[in-house]
Amino acid sequence: MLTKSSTEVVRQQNSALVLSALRRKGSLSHTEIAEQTGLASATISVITAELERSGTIARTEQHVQGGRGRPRVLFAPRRDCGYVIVVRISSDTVQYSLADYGGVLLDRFEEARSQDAGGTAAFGEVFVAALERLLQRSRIERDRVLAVSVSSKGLVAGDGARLLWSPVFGSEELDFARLLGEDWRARVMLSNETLLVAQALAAKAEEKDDGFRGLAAISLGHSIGLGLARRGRSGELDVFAPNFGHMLHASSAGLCRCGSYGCIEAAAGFYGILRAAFEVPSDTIPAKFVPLSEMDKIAAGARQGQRMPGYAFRQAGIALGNGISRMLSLYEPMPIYVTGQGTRYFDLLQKGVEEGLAQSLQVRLEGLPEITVVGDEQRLVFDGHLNRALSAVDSDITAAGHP
Amino acid sequence: MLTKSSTEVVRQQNSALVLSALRRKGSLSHTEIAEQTGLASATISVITAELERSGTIARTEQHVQGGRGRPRVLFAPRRDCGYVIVVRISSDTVQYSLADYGGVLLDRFEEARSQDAGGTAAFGEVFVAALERLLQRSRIERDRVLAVSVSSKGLVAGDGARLLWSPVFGSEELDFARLLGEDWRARVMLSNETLLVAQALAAKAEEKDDGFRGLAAISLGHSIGLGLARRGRSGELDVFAPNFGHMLHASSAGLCRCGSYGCIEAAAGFYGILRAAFEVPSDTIPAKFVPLSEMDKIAAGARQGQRMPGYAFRQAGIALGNGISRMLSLYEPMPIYVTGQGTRYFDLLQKGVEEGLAQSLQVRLEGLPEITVVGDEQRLVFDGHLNRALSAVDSDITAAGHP
DNA sequence: ATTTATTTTCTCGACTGTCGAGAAAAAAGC
DNA sequence: GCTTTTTTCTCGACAGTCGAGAAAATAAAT
Repeated sequence: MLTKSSTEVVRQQNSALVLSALRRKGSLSHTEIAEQTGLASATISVITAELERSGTIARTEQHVQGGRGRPRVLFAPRRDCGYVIVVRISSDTVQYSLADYGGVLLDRFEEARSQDAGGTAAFGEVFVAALERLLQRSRIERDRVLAVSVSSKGLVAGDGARLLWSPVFGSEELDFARLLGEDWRARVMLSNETLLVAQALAAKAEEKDDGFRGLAAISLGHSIGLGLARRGRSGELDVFAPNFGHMLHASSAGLCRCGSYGCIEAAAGFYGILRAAFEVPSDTIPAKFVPLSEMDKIAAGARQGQRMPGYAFRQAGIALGNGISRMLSLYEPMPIYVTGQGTRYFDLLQKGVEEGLAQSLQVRLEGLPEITVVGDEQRLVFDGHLNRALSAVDSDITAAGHP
Repeated sequence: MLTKSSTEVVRQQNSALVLSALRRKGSLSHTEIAEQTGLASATISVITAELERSGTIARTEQHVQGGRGRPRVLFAPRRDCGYVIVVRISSDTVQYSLADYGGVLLDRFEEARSQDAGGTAAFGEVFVAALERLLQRSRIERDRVLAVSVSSKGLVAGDGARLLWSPVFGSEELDFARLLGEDWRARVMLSNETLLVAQALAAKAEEKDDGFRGLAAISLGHSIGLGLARRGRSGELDVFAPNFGHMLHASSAGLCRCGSYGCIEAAAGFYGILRAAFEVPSDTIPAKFVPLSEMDKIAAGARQGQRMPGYAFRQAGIALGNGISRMLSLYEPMPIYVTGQGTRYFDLLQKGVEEGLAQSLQVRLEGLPEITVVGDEQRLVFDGHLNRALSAVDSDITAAGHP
């Protein structure tokens, strides 16, 4: 269904365009903005004046360069325009970060998650208390927080606020929008962790490659995550995280901690590899937690040519390869980026992955997808958070207009 | 990447809005257009005047109703504004249809496809000749054809003009845009057949259901097709056809006619069912063609309780169910519509389908998807063709503006 | 036959937006 | 101080939408 357009929509769109250019490049002069956006100089004047008036951007006179003519004045997002809170929930800790509108990290602390402390209700209280603490530590009023961006592994509902299933809370649903309730005017965003990796990688790829079409990020670890970023036909970036880890691989993969049989994760997650390496019956309830040192031992064995460890990694690779091939069948071909703790075993997985991929027509037609291992997942996740949160805030600002 | 907007874009968008409302409802008065689109009356006047001037729509004075006031004048697309050609390539015949801009069928004929007549080059000539014949029969000039919409089973490239793989031509690539070349000003569109079914069903669903999010159409037959229609975040309908039939199911499914092992089709396509029912080794080269009567016999056997026919259909059902579960894992939950010749055996497939679906976390969380069998696939395909071709033509018209 | 009521369409002026061209500003070189 | 150069700002033109009210066209009432 098409929707009505109007001159206001035009203004919104072009304001957003200016703001996002400023965000990407940090700061730009009048003429640079015109170049970047393709808008006429006169239009830039109007839009920057408006954004300046509303306190969103500020001009920083800076004539350092020895050029002739009138010195440029640079526009940049006003860092004190507002703040965003980033929360990363991982299996053992929760990390709370505060950043300003310019994307600069102001404060950060972590809280250990006590494994047993009762379900979502208890967590809700801890969560809200931690946010308050973050505010107090930096003496920031609650209403100056424009977005709270939360990430977890697991399955996020389409509305982007409800956690449907996660390794941490199981299928106990957790609604972050309701957690904060009416007291916070901040917009609440919940994202799958690997989605954020895809977001960060896609943002970088878009910078340098004009023909960017899409990419997939796969996170290997205790659980398996997938994030997809694709450029839609309108040119807009669409990022999402399907339920890849618990997509059906083959029932031979055994019992998964989600309760189903045969998930990809049951073969390629750490506990799946562990189970296969030690020849534990595949319907055994999976280990809650596998220390990395344990995995390292199995990997060492595999690298020394031991049979079962090698087999376990190969089976894991095949599960991944099959899953990727299915994913590529259902989307277009795209490059794959692999991240997460599991990448340290990628040498052991790779053969299986390629074997698993080679089985499908898609790969035979298009060739093997390009697979790249990228490190520093934590950094990517945080970048993705900021990326997503700040651009959401930007679009809120431009949508608000002059009320 | 956002893109610059302007007042012209606004006009384009709103013109397209008016045109699409007219297309959906057939004909509307000035006030009805205003209601439908939400645009102001004054705007309607300008836009309709413009479209009328360019010969796209015409007013049909009609004051049949006994109302008081000034009688309404109805606007409708001018049927002689242009023409579209629809070509349906199936395994044994090719159907050529001519329709006018109002979507009314003007002429149609079929040509048998001789199975052996040399590859794509020969077909290209036959194809172009048939189009010319269609024009001559109705005495229409070539330049009055605004779109040629072609459909086939198989895998279509993202640009919408190249056939990458098809049951008919194998992996010999067929570029329809180049086939027609410079002589035709018509826009050439190639679509997967099941994509068109999804398009037609989605168009209907959007009419009646405001909350429409998406649907999947699955076509069962000699080959297995999938079409997906989803409403994007901008509200625009996105329709596409992933390579579902040749997505990896399980290597136990045996050799597929695409040359890979373990495709869904190798288990759930007619030849797969046949092979399983007759206990033919699963690496046998699949039968080129399975007469429907043969399938009917196997089905009759299965309904009478014979072991292997029943097993064959159940395995086919599981392959479908697993495939659907994987598809739902990678997209959101959505209703499934099943069509094609194979639906006559759906009673035999259903149990397997449900079994195959039940294995995944996604289904356990969201419940079984709604599965509906719909008949008259040919009609749906043709509707989808018109739908797609005419709205493409509409957007060409509004994009052209007044050059 | 004329007037009135009713409904629909058309038109006018106001408002908002973008654009191109040229004026104005601000610094460096002479 | 004057010129040159570069950047920013401003002005008028143009395109689009909107609301209100005028105009048109018919049925009903007088």
